[in-house]
Amino acid sequence: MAHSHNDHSSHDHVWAADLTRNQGLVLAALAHADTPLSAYQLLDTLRGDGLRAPLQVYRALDKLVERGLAHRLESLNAFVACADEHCRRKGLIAFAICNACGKVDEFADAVIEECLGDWAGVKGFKVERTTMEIRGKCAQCVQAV
Amino acid sequence: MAHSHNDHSSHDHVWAADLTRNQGLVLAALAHADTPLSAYQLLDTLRGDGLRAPLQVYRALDKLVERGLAHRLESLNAFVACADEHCRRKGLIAFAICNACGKVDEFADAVIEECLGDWAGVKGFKVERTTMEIRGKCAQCVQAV
DNA sequence: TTGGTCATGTAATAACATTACAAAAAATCG
DNA sequence: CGATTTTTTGTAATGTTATTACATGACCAA
Repeated sequence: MAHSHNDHSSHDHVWAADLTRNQGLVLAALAHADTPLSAYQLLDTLRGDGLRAPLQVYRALDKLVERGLAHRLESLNAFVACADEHCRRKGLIAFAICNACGKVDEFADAVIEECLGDWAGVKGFKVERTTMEIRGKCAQCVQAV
Repeated sequence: MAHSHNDHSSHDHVWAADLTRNQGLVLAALAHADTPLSAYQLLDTLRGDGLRAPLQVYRALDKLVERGLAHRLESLNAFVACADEHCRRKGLIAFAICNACGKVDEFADAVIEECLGDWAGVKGFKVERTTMEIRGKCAQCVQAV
């Protein structure tokens, strides 16, 4: 079934190639949204496309996150499409999440990553992945008061 | 280990004073554990002390976290007692969580905090709270292979 | 074509968290 | 003290997030 995500992202050709149907549907839904979506919100969104069970969504999300095409926001139990154009971001990624409008700003900071590396080196801790989420108000919402 | 969660003996008088019964029970259970506990694990632990419903635990946890006596680990949906002796840690707190043994090391890093402040300043983002969790293997578990 | 691997479908259940309502305990204040 | 207000507690029901178990289909390679 042709799902129509062609209109909202220049990413399409990047992933259209080797994503499975369900993965494509989920990533398209995430890319289309302007705030993070929970697995169940994704499921509701995609019922019209034939998805019926949570597991179908979770499985797709697992793969997408594994490949760095989507990210999980632990403090929200929700997911976003990767904001990086090439979906090849390496290293630590941080998220600034606006509590008012829900929008998320994804960024990387080499200095923070270095601090973390230093700490891990000293402690002998082997880092596998890092979650960094800032909650607060974005500039727009701060002003909107 | 910089801060040990097991050594709660010296904490007892600190909080005994103005915690409610349920708050005291929950904090004691957390301080006693050497890994994070979920709300339902706490509930099971404390059934013998009269707790019967999840809400009793969640309410206590809310207050404890609010006061900085406990922390929520978002990536685990679990809680730990604050490792700081004076339970008055200010600013950004990071957690290194061992995926093998489950132990958590709590630390603060001024440089990271500064980076974050800089980023927020530039972006006009008003930070309310920050979650930083490193998942990996602690020195002990790395060696134990 | 057989066997392996990967994606899928479906149902059931587990794990985590909140809402709504009522009653008891404690603090405040006339 | 007694009346009022706030805080804490208890209980039930429900909502939300995530996984386990098992069966099927699709694909590719030996």
